[in-house]
Amino acid sequence: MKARENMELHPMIKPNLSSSVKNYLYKYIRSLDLGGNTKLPPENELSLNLGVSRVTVRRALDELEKEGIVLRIHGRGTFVNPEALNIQVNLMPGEEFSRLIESCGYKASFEVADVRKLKADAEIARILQLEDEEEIYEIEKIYLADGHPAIISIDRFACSLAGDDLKREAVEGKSTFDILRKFGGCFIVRDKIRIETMNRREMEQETVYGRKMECDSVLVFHGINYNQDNRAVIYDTEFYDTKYIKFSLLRVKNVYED
Amino acid sequence: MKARENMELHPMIKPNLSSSVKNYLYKYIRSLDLGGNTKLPPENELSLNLGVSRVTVRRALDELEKEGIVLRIHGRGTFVNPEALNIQVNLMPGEEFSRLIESCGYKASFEVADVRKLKADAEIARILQLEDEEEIYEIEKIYLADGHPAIISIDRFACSLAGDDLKREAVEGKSTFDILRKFGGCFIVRDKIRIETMNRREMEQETVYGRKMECDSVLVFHGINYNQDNRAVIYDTEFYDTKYIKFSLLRVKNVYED
DNA sequence: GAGTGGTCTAGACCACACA
DNA sequence: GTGTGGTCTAGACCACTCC
Repeated sequence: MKARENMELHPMIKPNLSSSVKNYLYKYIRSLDLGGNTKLPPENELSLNLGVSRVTVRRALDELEKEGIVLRIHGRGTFVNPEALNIQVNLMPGEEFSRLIESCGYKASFEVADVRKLKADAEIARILQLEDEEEIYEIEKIYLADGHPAIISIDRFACSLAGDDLKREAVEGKSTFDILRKFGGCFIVRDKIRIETMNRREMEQETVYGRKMECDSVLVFHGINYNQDNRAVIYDTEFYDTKYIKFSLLRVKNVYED
Repeated sequence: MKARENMELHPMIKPNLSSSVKNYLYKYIRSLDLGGNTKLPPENELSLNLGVSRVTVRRALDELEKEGIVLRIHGRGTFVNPEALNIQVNLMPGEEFSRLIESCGYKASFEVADVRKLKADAEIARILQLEDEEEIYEIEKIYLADGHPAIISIDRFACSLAGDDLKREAVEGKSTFDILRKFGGCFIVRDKIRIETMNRREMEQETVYGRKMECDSVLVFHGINYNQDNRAVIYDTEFYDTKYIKFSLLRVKNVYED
């Protein structure tokens, strides 16, 4: 743990007022949670007390509602959602794998299984919009939950983004996001994933360390990651053992029938 | 196809202005799409032309952005996302299974595999907050894509919600949502799903018609469905063959670092 | 009728891109 | 500097719930 040594400058996203209100409310909710009284103050009161407009309070509450933290009932009020605490991992945000494992209640660690440099095949060249024969890095990592293999990830990106001399040591400490942010000056703002399942045999064909997994079927995400300029910069594949990684998702059905 | 016969009254959700604007923009985008010019008019212009405030235009664009239909770049403009057309099935909305299969490019059909009435076990009673020994319906359906088994669903809900005389015929035509809306007067506004995978053997233990599936590993959603009063009314399990059902998900990373 | 959330507006100012 | 999206405000009116 070499914290604070080599403190890096990296692009920050500056928060806005409604995020601050959201954070404030989130902490407020966590503070009162055991009391049993799950009703929040009315929007007008929050607006007055916090010194922001009601619209801003509402935007914060909109977010909390979408995340399932609160429920709003027209004419009655805004309530803390008792279910929200049972959520283990929300699928949406695209979180770091280590944090994800910890959210599931395990101690996280990882190994870099493999760092290879190779020519992009046709499919990857198409997805990442590379020149023919352009070289890419392929980084395979395995993430452990209390020592059990829980996630295998394979990240693929153009060598031109991170320099030609990427060393295994540089990969050990950081996530691929960090590497691209530091060396390539670009950072990921959105991704698009495709979901499928594989059985053990299929997984072992696609990974180096697949045979370490304990499970017989895995959840697979194929992800294309876009940077701030809407360019596809990483193509990754993630294998999850759902015995350890329990994704949850709160979905609000909005059925406006035109 | 007995359309229009027995037209039913069911609760409607009335649209708001921003949904209308959203629909309008959605159609507008689809109309121009092949032109190659992917820039939308500026927000002020839309606001003037449509006769609504800029805030309302922005709310519509917010939604379209979250769905991945458009991209907005500060200082430059709003653009149609060329990727959006490749999306096959968005995971979020919780769509009807038949429509979901059609979105993947197949002809959809389904069979009711089984309608059984039984006493809730401890886990289901807890989830649905039922009395001890209360009876539930369990409806198993299998959905076919071009004749191939693609989804198996098992819906479980209290008999008290739909009357004690639910017949197999009543189930044939309608979704469980429709049944509860018609008989129970309640309808589903949100759900919470947990995601896991199973191999063939595990699936066959949990389903009647599992052995019809062609795949060796399945994607499984366990869902708790809540009605407008925040009561859990359906507990369902859904098995997907990801060879046929290709879920996609666009995720926007919002990393406000407090 | 009082309280509360849901929607919409008009206007202001800021931040970023591009010439 | 001009054009564009990003944020915030104050105020209005409506719809629903509960007394």
